[in-house]
Amino acid sequence: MSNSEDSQQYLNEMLVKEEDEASGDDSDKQDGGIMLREQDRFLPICNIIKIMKVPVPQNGKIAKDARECIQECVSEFISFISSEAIERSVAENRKTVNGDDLLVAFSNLGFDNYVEPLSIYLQKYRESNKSDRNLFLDANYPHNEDGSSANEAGKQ
Amino acid sequence: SEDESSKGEADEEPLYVNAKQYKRILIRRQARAKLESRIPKERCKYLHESRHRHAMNRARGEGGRFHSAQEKGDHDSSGPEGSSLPMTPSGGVTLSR
Amino acid sequence: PTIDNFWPNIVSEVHSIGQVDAKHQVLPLARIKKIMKLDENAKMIAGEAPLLFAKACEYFIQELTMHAWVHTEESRRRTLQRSDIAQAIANYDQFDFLIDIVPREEIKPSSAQK
DNA sequence: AGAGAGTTCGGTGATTGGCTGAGAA
DNA sequence: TTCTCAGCCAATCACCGAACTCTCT
Repeated sequence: MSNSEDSQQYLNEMLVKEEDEASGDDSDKQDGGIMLREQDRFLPICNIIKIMKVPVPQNGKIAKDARECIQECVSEFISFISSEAIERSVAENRKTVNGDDLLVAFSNLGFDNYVEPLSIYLQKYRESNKSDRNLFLDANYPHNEDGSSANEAGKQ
Repeated sequence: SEDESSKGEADEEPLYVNAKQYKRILIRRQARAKLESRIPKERCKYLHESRHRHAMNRARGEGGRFHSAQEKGDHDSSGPEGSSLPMTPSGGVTLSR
Repeated sequence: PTIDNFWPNIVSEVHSIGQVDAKHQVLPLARIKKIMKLDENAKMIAGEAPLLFAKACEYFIQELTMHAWVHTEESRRRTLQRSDIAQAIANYDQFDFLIDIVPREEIKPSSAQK
C-alpha cells in the first residue's frame, strides 16, 4: 500500500508532534492511537530482575529505580546495536538484517567481548536448525545433495 | 588509530565518549527525538487494569503475602486449628523420592 | 565471580551448550523484535537476530549489573540503586552509548567525576 | 526452492500489592 | 537513631510462540 511514500508519513508525524499535555496527569492519552506503552518499548521487568540477580550475591537487594534503569538501558542497547546493523544491511542492498550484520555491528561499536560467544551461539543455532530440517526432509523426500550425510552427534 | 579527542565536537556535548560509538550515539539521539512524542513522560503505576484488580481481590496471608485461593468469601472462621494442612497438592506424600 | 573472569566464563559456557533451544528463552523474542522494529529504517528482521539479542541482552544485563554492584559495595550498602548504575556507566567507555539514558549528573555520592 | 511478514489461536508465566524487617539516611 | 522500601507469596489473563498462509526474491 504505502511502501515508497514513507518519507511523507514521517514528516506528518513530526508535524503532529506538539505540546499536547496540558491538564490532568493520570489519565493516559488516546491520541490517534500512536502512543507507545511500556510493554512495547521494554522487555518484561520480571525477566530483567531474574538476570540481574545472577551476578548479585544471594543476600543482595535491588532497588526499584535500579530495575527500571536497567530495563531502559537494555532497550537502548538493542536499538543502538540494531541501528548500526540495519545500516550495514541497507548499505549492502539487503532488506533483511541477519545475525552477521549484528556481529559486525557489535564489533564496530566496540563490543568486542560479545563477538566470540555470540558467533559460537549463532553457529550452533544454525547447525541445530539445519540438522532438524534435513532429518525431516530426508524422511519424506529423499533428496540427494553433495555431502548430505554429515551427521553430528556431539553431546557432552 | 584510537583517537577520541580529534573530533570536531558539537558545542552541545562537552564530554568525550568512546570514538567507536560517537557517531551512532548521535544518530540514536535523533531517532529517540522522533519517538519522544509517542512516549509517556512518566511510568504508570501498573500495566494492566485487569491484573491490578486480580491482585487486589486475591487472598492474602497475615504478612500481606498472597495465599492459596482456598476460599474466597469468609466462610470458615473456626481458627487455625484442625486444618493446619491445606491439602497435599498431589494427594500423595511429598517427602522424598 | 569477578569482572576479569566474566567473559572467559561466558565463552566456556556457550561451548557447553549442546543444541540451541529456541524455546524456553529467558527473554521473549517477540518483544525483542518489537523493540528492533521501533527503528524506522528496520524493514525485515531475520529470525536469528532476536535470538542473538536475547543472549546478548543477558550478557549485557549481567555485566552492567556486575559493574554497578562494585559501587554498591564501595558505598558499603547491600542494595543496588540507580546511582551505582550511573557510576558503572561513567567508568567504562563501552557503556558510553547510555549517556543520554542515565546522565552523568545522576552520580550522587561524592566521588571522582572525570 | 527458502525466508520473513502477517494473521490466528491456545497455553502459560509475567504481573501484582500489603505487610514488615532490612537497611538507606 | 528514624522511617523508607524491597522481598515475599501465587492466580489470573495478556502475550508469547507455533502453525498456518501469502508475498518476495
